[in-house]
Amino acid sequence: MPTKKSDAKLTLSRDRILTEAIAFADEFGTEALSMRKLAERLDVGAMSLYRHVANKDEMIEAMLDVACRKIEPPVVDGDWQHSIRTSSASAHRVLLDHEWMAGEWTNRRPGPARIGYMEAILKVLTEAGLDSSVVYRGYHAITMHIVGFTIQQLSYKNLPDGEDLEALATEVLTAIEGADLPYLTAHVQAHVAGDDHGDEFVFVLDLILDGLSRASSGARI
Amino acid sequence: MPTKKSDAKLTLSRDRILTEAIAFADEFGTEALSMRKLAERLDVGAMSLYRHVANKDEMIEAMLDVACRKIEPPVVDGDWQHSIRTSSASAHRVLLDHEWMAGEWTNRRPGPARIGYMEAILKVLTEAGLDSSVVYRGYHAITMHIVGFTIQQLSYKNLPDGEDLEALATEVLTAIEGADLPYLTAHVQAHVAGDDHGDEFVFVLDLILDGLSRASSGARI
DNA sequence: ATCGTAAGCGTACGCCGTACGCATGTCAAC
DNA sequence: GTTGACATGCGTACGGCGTACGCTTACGAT
Repeated sequence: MPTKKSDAKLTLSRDRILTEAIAFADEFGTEALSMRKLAERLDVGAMSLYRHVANKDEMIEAMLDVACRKIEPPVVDGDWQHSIRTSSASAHRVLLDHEWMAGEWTNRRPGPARIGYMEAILKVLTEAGLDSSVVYRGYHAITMHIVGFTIQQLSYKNLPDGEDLEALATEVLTAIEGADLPYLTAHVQAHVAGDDHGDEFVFVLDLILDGLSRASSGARI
Repeated sequence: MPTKKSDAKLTLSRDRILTEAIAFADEFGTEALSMRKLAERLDVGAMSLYRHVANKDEMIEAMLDVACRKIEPPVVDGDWQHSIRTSSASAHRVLLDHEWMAGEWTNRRPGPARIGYMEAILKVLTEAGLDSSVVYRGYHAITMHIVGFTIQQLSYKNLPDGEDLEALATEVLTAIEGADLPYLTAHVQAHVAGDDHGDEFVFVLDLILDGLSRASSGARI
C-alpha cells in the first residue's frame, strides 16, 4: 500500500465511473454490466463505486444522460424541417454508436440532457407556428420514430451476412407447421438486400414531418 | 405426501405456467418476476418449472407470444387503412392491458403469433397495391408507432392525478439550474389535461397511413 | 500534533438463475 | 403381478448479483 497514491490510476470520480461504464456497455451491453465487473475494470473495490453513484439504476440513468449530451438538439432557424432532420440524424447516429441506449431510452426517466433535448424539439415545433395539438403529437411521432427505427434496425444487424435467412428459417419452422410466410420472406430479403438504412430513416421521418405541416394548416381537429 | 394427487392443483403444464407468469407480470411487472416466486404461486418447487420451459428468457418470450395471440391481425378487405386502424387499435388495447409487453416487445425475438401478426400486416399493405418500398417502410412505421406510442403513454400514466407536475418539478430542479422549460411544461400540461389518448393514437396513425398512400402513388423513390 | 471528514474497501446477507441428480408416479410389456 | 422405462416434480448447491454496514486510511485545517 503506497503512501503516495499517484502511482497508478487517477482518483476515482463519477465521471470516470460513467465513462468506463459506457465503454463497457458499448462492448458487452447493459445486460452484462455488473457493479463488480465495472469496479474490476477501474481497479477498485465494488463498494467504492457507491461513493459516487446512488445505485445501479441511477448509474445507468446517468450513463444514458451522459450519452445524450452527444446528440445535437435542433435549433430554431428558418427551416424547421431541416433543423429537425439534422438533429434526428445526430440522435440516430448516437443511438447506433451506443447500441444499449435505445433499449434503455424507453425504460428510464429522462435526465437533464435528455430534458434539454425534449425542450429543444418542442421549441422548434412551436416556433415553427404549428398548431399546439400538432406540436404535442408531432413531438411523440418524431421521438418515437428515432428510437423505434433504431431498435428495429439494430435487431436486424446482428448477423454479418445473409444469415438473417437462417434466422427466418428457424422462425418459419417454429411457427405454425406448414405455414409459409411469403410476405415476411420478401420483407426480410428486402432488409438483407437494402443498402442504405440512413435513407430509410429519413424517408419515414419526412413522411412524419410532411404530415405534421399538412395537419397544422388543415382542418383536422 | 398423498398417494392420490388429485387433491389440490391440476398437474403442472406449460400453459398453466405461462398463464400464471402473465398474471404475475400484469400485476408486478417482468422486473419483479422470478422463477422462485412464480413457482410459489403455482405451489410447486422452483426447478419444476424447468421441465416445461427452457429458461427464464425463453419463458418470457413465450409469455409475449401468448399475449400476442390476443391481437387481432388486419384482414384483407376493401379498405386497407380501415383494416390497419382496427388491428392497430386491438394491438394498442392489448399492450395497455399487459403493461410489461411494450418493454419486452422491442427486446425479444418474435414468436409464432407475432410472426403471424407481422405477416398479416405485410400482406394487407402489399395487397393494397402499395409500392414494395412503401410496404417495406410502412410496416416499420406502423409497428413502431403502436409500440412506441404505448410506451410513451404508459410512462405518463403512473401517477393518478396531476402528480406529473411534481415529477416535472423534480426534473426541472435536476436539470441545469435556473433553466426554465416553458415548452416542456406546456407539453406536460397538455398531457395532464388530455382526455382521450385513443384519439392521439389514431391521429398519428392516420398521419402515417395518409403519408404511405401518398408516397406510393407519388414520385418519391 | 490533533482531529474531522471523505474516500476506498472487506465482509456478509439475501436474492437470483439454474445444473445436477434423486424420488416418485404412470404405464407398457411380459 | 412384476418389472423396467420414462416423464415429472423437487432438494440441494453453486456462482453471481446488488448493496447495507462499518472499518481503515489519507489528508487538509487547526
